[in-house]
Amino acid sequence: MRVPICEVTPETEYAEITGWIHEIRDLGGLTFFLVRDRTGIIQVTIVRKKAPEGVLTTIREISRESVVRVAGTVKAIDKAVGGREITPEVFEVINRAESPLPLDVVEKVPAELDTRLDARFLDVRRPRVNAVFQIRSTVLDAVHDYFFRNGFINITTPKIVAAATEGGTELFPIAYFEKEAFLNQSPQLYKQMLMAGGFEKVFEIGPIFRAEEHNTVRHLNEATSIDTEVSFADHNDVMKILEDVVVVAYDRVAATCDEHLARIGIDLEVPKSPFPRITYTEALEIASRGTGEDLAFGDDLGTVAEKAVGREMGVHYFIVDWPTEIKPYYAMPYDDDPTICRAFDLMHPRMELSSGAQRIHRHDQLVDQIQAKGLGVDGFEFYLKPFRYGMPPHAGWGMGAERLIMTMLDLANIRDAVLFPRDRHRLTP
RNA sequence: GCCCAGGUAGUGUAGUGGCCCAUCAUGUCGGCCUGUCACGCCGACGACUCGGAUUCGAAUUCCGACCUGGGCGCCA
Repeated sequence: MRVPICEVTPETEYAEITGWIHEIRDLGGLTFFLVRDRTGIIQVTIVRKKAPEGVLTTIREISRESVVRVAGTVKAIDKAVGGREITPEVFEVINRAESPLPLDVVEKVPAELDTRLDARFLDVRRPRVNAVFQIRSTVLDAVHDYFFRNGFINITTPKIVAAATEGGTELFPIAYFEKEAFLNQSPQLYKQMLMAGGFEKVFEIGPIFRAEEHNTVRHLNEATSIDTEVSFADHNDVMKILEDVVVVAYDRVAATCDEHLARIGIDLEVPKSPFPRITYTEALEIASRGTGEDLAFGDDLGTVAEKAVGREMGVHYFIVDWPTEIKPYYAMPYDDDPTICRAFDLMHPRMELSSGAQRIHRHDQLVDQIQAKGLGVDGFEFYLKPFRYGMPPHAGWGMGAERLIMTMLDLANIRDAVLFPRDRHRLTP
């Protein structure tokens, strides 16, 4: 019976393990193999003079990263990793790995991101890389858990859509039988339709597609969005949910991922809620001071400005009260000052993580806003219809899961936070 | 989309006109080695993205192509 390597302790008498050959150290009469599985690494020691003939035959043909099965007695040895080692009675090569390897799993020699992504299956064998995806899994689990505990319905909405409804970013066109279709950039409109559907609290964690030709360390053409929408809520209500979600994710990782964090070398600090809130106008002032640029109301906060504000804030923070003209048509303007709206961005000092808003729920006002943005109402009928038959007030947001993980783990490149990134140039693997 | 930088053994690098039939590390293969843990030591193997041009001479300069990284815009 195979046991996970982490369950083999110095007290274990006999164990059978399977895994990959991590390292080989051949001292002549004595050979050490490090065998790695999902759970850890163990040393397998062979004394040439004492080992069974079958074992000696096997080890001659072994290569790094081959898949092996080892069974034998376990001894407590201070000098070995984890304080124990196996002396094999059985040593079987289940599947031999070719050599040379496309990259060094032991990380003696670094590999460039491009090389790593080309051989991602090998790259994720590296304990450090593996830890990132263990943590990613934990983050998404914690987020799911939060939503379920708070009465949200888990929805999935179409990724193939008929028209470019949201404006703004470019969409990927695809062939859909005899029709033209697109990959959806956001579940936004569908979340809103489900507010008209009476679901009240929904969330979706799924892919979004953006056909922008950007080439940066913080953009992907296929990303994972954590999305939510809540009826009878305003922007303040959903900002509270958003900061709770971020804190819950950090909390869970801090509580359950010690080992993975240690492998990455991160001393995780859980952000404290409530996060500070500054208005767009205040952000402009801080940015102007920090960069020397003269920013005016209505200007977008560029990367340089965003970083300057991030440096000043030093923690997660919200930017609220955005100019209506630079936010999407569905953001609700304030009644007393329609030049600003109930939209917000959640910022990490390094970059934007999320944006959201209270939405316009009145049909005629929405049509006005769509037209004010210079968009045609034509393709919007399927979206506008629900607003005529009892649409409740509602608010929501979408957060980039990769950005959350990237900033949490201080990863240099967002591609490190996805298994198989899709960017301007990469379509395989 | 605009701008900048870069492509050298399987991997990561040095080399900016002759000192380079190319450096170092890791790897692979062979040899020695009974407690390694980046094992050590000896030996070998393995590379200048492609095409054109300049030059007595090009990894090195120029042009084009292809590929890659990054910045900006925009965004999550």
